[in-house]
Amino acid sequence: MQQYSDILRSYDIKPSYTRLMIYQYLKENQTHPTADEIYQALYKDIPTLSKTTVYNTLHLFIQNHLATMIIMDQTETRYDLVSEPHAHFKCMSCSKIFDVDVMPPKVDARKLKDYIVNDAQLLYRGLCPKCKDNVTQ
Amino acid sequence: MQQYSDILRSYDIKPSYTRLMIYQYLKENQTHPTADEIYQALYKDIPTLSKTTVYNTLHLFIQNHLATMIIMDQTETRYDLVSEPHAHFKCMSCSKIFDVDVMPPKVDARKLKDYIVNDAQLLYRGLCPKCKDNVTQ
DNA sequence: TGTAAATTTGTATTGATTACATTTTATTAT
DNA sequence: ATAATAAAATGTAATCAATACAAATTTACA
Repeated sequence: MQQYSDILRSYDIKPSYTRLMIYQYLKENQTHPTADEIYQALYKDIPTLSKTTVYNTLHLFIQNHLATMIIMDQTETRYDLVSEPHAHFKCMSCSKIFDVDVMPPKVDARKLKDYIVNDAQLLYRGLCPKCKDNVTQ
Repeated sequence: MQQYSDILRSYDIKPSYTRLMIYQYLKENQTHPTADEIYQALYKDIPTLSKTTVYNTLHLFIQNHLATMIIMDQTETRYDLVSEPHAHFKCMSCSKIFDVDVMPPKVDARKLKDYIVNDAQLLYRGLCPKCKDNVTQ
């Protein structure tokens, strides 16, 4: 836990108990959770936790480049710790998100000349092996 | 307009007046509009138009592979006619969406072995030339 | 210890999307 | 042409993630 405090501090984030718990959850459950999933999970241990705090904290993490937002469709925003660039796959049947080891292509400077590119997201959608088998069985 | 009817029919969509108008709007305003923008634009000519109808029609277009959904962030879903695979750039300042001539990379079959991939989206975010100049002026 | 700043909380609101029942329009058989 | 049926369009209400905001709590430090 001490190490987590140091990580937060290195991103200019004061390591309060709630922030540590949310960071720990993201670190130890790399399941690209929604804000609500984080809230539901931590609520057991922190009964006073508020959903607003979860959103506040996630936004703070994002602003300080410790976490990122993954947008998979209009109804759910998911969160992930910042890491090597990679793609995501969403199973349209079970809604699980899988990491995919594909780099979002760097845009040719000529194609986005005079643009400032801060962020690239590459999203695939379809059926995961489990759901595929259930459908085509 | 006759040609648009034929296009709709070729996608198994009965070309009602409302559907033709929505198709025409998408075709002649390739600005990746939101459902609300489409509604606001057509409302002037079709005062009885309902927003539900816009959603219904867009979903029909998507189901019949005539249009696609572009998800840029949690609060806005945008729509686009199906075309050559390409990427999108969203300016975080003015919210405009630009087409980018970059193919979303086809996933290496070994990396998503046993997955069924239906759809790939590549999204860039940052500042467009105009907004960049306004910020850094 | 007391005061200011930072953090957390709870409630109310927003706004895009959907659910669904009703109404209108189009199609087809008689 | 008319009635019966199917398809399309409409309007209202509900949903739900996200945000706004003010109040309460905790922390820092003078």
